[in-house]
Amino acid sequence: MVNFDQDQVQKSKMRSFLVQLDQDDNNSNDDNYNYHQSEKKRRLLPKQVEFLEKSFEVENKLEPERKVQLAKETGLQPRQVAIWFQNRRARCKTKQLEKNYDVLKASFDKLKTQYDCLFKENESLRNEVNLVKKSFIHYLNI
DNA sequence: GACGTTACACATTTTACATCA
DNA sequence: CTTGATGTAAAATGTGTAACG
Repeated sequence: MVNFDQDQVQKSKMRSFLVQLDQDDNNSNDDNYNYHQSEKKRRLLPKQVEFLEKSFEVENKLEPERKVQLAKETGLQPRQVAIWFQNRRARCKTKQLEKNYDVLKASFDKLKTQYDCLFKENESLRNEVNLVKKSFIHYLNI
């Protein structure tokens, strides 16, 4: 777990970094996106996300070396890179889970309709048998 | 074996942003 | 057009734990 003082240091570094970032390019991009971000939290720049995303495609885990490298390339704190990867893995996992659920449900539904079909068939066959039985009994009684 | 350390998974909180009445 | 309510995705935090020296 992270040492408290270090964390504080990181936070203030982070803030000044964002302020600087804001000053650097608070014109050049998607008006909506990052023009709120000084002195507060974040929302990574599209460029940064793109970078991380590509790297994630290659390998969804982070060796320390690559973390530092990515941090340099994106201008983020290494810690932010690590967190981004953690969250990204989590997103990936839930997405995969949803996919698995969908295929499972699809095969369940298929099986269920087969079952229903067989159930009905069985029912009508039983009815048929009963009819035959009845008429046979009737025949015997006469 | 008990201890610190590190990295992670997972749950949860906090925030930015979109949508809409 | 604006404004507040509400929802959602993403960044960050917190907690527990496994691996390692």
